Amino acid sequence: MTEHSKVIEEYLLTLYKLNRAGEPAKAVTLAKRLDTSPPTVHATILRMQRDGLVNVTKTKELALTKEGQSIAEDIAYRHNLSEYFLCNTLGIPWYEVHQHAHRLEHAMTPIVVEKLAEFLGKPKFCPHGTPMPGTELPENTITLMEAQPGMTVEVAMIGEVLEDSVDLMKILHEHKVMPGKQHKVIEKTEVMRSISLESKDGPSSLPFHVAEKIFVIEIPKDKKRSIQP
Amino acid sequence: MTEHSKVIEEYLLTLYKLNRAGEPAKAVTLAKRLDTSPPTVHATILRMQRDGLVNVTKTKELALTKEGQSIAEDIAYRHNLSEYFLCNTLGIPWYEVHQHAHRLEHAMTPIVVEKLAEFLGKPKFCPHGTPMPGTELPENTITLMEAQPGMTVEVAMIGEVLEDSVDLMKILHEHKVMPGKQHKVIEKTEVMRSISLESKDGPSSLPFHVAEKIFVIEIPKDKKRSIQP
DNA sequence: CATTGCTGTTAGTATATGCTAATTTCAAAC
DNA sequence: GTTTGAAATTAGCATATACTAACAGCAATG
Repeated sequence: MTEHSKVIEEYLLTLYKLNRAGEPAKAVTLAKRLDTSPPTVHATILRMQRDGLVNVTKTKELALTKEGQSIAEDIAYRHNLSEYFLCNTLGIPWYEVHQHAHRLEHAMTPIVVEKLAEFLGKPKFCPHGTPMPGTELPENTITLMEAQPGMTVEVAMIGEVLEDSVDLMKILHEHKVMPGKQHKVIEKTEVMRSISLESKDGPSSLPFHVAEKIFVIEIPKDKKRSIQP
Repeated sequence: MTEHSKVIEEYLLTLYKLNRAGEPAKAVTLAKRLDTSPPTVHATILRMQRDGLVNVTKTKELALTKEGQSIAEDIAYRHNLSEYFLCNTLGIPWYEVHQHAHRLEHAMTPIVVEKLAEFLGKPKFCPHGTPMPGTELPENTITLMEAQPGMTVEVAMIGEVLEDSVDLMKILHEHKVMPGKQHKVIEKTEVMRSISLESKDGPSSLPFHVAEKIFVIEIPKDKKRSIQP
């Protein structure tokens, strides 16, 4: 497992996240996510193929090799661990940690990762609720889009795509749409293309494209607010 | 103060350390310290001049500009802070932290630096005794080379040049030649080109070229072992 | 079936970082 | 003062990472 550049690590991580999110991993998607031009992505993918990190299928889908996958998981772990540290140890707000972790994730040696994990008590989720590689969300997790009006749900995870926009994250924070918090689904209006929520901290309204990226767990009526009062 | 690459940051930090150590900052020295070829160093220095980070004097000395100096101090601070964290929070041995900090120092955003410094209690020295920018060693600090036989000294700082060799650092650790520890200077033999020490943990012998890079403070007889028993 | 449009690819460049080999410069030593 | 050797520089090259402009391929759509 050779050393790879920051750029390559970014590509690997992005492919890994696309896989997780069940989105097709194509070159264009990478270009959009990484904000680079298609020719650059093309050239980089060629190098990654050469180095045995990805395979390109006949349908132009990008598939991580065993090694690519393994490295990507490692990076994801370093990222999530950094976020946990920044949030829980240093007290940086959960909606801001992503950008800082983005830098640190490429600079942690294996020993640092190991010692940091021990220090933090081997956390299983990052502050956005993303499970560390090897851990999964509960079986009954659904997206907020799938939640029906009347349901009370607990936020489990803020999709990683949303983390890129600090502004959006801050709004979610202000409305307490964050892991562990409970909200009641009021209505889904097709016209507004948004979902209204109500929590003890007040009402919120989330556009569909955001609700699609927020993962929640339904809370049975009798257990409402028992965990996160 | 624009963003600079890891490479440029390395050059700046090395120049900063050479200044501190009072060594002449020439291109060759950089080449040796950074283990790169002279032409590469040359090209890089041209870019640094272009970007207003260094000036080259008539005698080919490299002098940091205001901005270069300021960035270098910032990197040194991030480096030392990282080392302190790795050692005191994560428990990585003091003689190993340098290499890990070397990676982290380029990946810390200003907010992370600030929060980490707060968390650590704004330390003034790294685990090797190097003062953070803005702090100085005590006036009466001398090198171990300058210490006379019969003197009892307390180690204040292990020169940064020595940090590059983990093997050497480990030996220093085994002989308790580390910040805060006291040693009695037994003899300086010109033939062996080494200095013999004696501490409560046993005897040690350090070659002159190492002793030159170890900074100590003389402990008056009546105060011996009072601080670090 | 032809057109439209997205996706992928090629061509041509640019910059930062690295190298070796060869040459120049300059001060110190003979 | 000429020689010598270290230091600096130039020439020539390679790779990773970026870009724009242009073109090719192919599927969906009219």
